[in-house]
Amino acid sequence: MRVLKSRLKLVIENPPTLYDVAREAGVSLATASRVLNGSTRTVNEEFAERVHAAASQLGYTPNLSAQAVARGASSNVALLVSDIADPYFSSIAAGVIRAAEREGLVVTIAVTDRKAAREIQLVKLLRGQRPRAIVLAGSRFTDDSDRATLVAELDAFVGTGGRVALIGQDELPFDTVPIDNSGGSRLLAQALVELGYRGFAVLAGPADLITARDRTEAFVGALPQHPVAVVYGDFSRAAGYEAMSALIDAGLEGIELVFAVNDVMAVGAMAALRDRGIDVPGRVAVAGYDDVSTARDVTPALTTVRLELEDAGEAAVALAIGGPHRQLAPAAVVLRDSTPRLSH
Amino acid sequence: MRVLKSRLKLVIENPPTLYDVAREAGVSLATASRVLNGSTRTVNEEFAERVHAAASQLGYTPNLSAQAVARGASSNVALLVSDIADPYFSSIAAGVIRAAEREGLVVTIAVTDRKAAREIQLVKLLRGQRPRAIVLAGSRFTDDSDRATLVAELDAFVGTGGRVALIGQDELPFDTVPIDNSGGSRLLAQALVELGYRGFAVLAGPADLITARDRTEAFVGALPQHPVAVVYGDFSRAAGYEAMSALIDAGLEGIELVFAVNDVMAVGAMAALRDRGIDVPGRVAVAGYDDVSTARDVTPALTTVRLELEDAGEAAVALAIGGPHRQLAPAAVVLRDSTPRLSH
DNA sequence: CTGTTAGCGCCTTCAA
DNA sequence: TTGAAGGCGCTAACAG
Repeated sequence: MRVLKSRLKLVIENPPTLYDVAREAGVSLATASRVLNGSTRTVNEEFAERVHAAASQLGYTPNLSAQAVARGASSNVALLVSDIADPYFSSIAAGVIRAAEREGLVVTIAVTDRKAAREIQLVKLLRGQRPRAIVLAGSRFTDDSDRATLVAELDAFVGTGGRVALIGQDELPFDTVPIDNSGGSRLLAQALVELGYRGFAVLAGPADLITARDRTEAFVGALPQHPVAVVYGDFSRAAGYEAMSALIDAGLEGIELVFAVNDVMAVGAMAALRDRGIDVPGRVAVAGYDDVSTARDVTPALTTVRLELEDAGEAAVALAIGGPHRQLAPAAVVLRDSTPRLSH
Repeated sequence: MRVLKSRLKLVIENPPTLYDVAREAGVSLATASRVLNGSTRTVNEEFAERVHAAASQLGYTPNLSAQAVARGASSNVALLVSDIADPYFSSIAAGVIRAAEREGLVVTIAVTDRKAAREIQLVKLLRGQRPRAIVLAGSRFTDDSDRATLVAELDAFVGTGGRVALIGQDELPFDTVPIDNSGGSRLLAQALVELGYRGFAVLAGPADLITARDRTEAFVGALPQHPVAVVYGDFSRAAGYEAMSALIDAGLEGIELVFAVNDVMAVGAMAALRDRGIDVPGRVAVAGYDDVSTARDVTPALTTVRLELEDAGEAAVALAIGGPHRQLAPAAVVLRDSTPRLSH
């Protein structure tokens, strides 16, 4: 660590400016600008060559900030996620980045840590970049005290020509790439009933996240004649482990299947069950949501609901600034070994 | 999808400028600048209040680009990763973002897709942001034809006051947060020999990635008196699956343990073994590298080498622009169920 | 097709 | 302490 390399080039000088390359090439600033960054290229070939030569000789890179001020529009898009290390968000980020790069845009990522206040603070900050678009990928919150502030901030952004795209629940007055939380949960519940399951528990995640709430409510709502225990907690693997442990301590009576509202929690729950020596799916079955990559690699492979997260990320930037994107596949139940058919 | 919400505020106007708030507050531009963004605040309290009031009333957000041009320095750091959806890189990104936010900086992320040319292209592009630092997290390449170009680009950046930090192999003339690929592989090999393993295969990943090469060579080098089969491929789960399949097709004779040079591949290999009905660790043991979260959730739990990737990300920005960071823990072998002690 | 010249939004001497 | 004014690097009319 701390390998502070000593470099020869001790003297640091300012980066070459357009003016420098213009002078070097013996042309005017405007001409240099035109050949290097201008749109309609109507420049003498020889001049153009000289400018290019000078530019590469000087190692010139256009100052994007200066371009942004002059043009009145920057070339980046801002992405807010709850937690970039979470596969749900890193998949979305991959999609956003791919689509943005395709449009020649650069992506700035900030992490909200699932805090409404932090989210607001960050859009305020990122607004300063005058990005072409702001994409909010995190879940909305059930507590809407901060909602108005966020909307106001976003409205101001839109009012000055910015574009906003949300990924998730369509409940803010901005373009949204919907993530189907309710429908998928309902389908999952139906599929599980069809498989013979009758007693359920839900690891519901944080009560203040709409994503979690929607999945929980839709699941429970689709099972009107079945008992469903609900345990709240965090959205993480550790929380899934804890919630499952609590459930085990409470006895597990009547529970044939545990639905964790995301795969990360489901994996934590499976670990808890394993540590307690409880057989999955022999004693209890487990299901998750999202279909993250790990879902098919755990044993038994995890039944879940597939979401096309990368596509959602791409769609968000397409929605905000145009460009191609695939039609979003609907949420689909993926039945795997963690929920075998039950023969009562 | 494509929920194009119609908003009331049809007229889009330009964002309020510092000049606007100054006028609104009845003070000069300079004064407004001082109270809002200036360093040494030596401003009449009443003026200050008026400015703040005007700013929030107008919804003013300082134009970061303009600040950057005027100040000659921006407030962001650029991060290049191979693939943001890969847990190795999303962990690093989490660390980089955390550290950067702590310093009031914003992180721009670009994806190189493990292409040397793309990497160069991206640093060239991102240099245009005049970021405070550029962090390169992807592996270096064995083919050094592009190396000089990259170094030149980075050198130019440093020559103009930029900071560069690499994460990975310390083989470019810039500050580097080392990732211990060789040492960990060696420790792993020793631990495995100690457990009784005698015949090995390595899923070596891409031949042109130094990270992959170092892990492979160190592992092989630590086992001078043992046969080691090496299979090259990609760095992905799918590639791990394929490479393992090839190995199975080839017979698997004499192979007691398969070392995949990263966990993602190892997980793919385990899937291949499972699909072929080959028992792990009964018939072959498996080990990986990185200790991604999934490693402990597969069955059997995967033996691997732990790297503190988030810490590495934080350390990189600390190295580049200062700030606190934890001492990096050395690579550590984590023995799990996929490599039980062998009783020949 | 080329060059001149205002700006873009902000910071920062420099006087007052 | 405050304001006026020049400048940061670049773009985009506007003449030539």
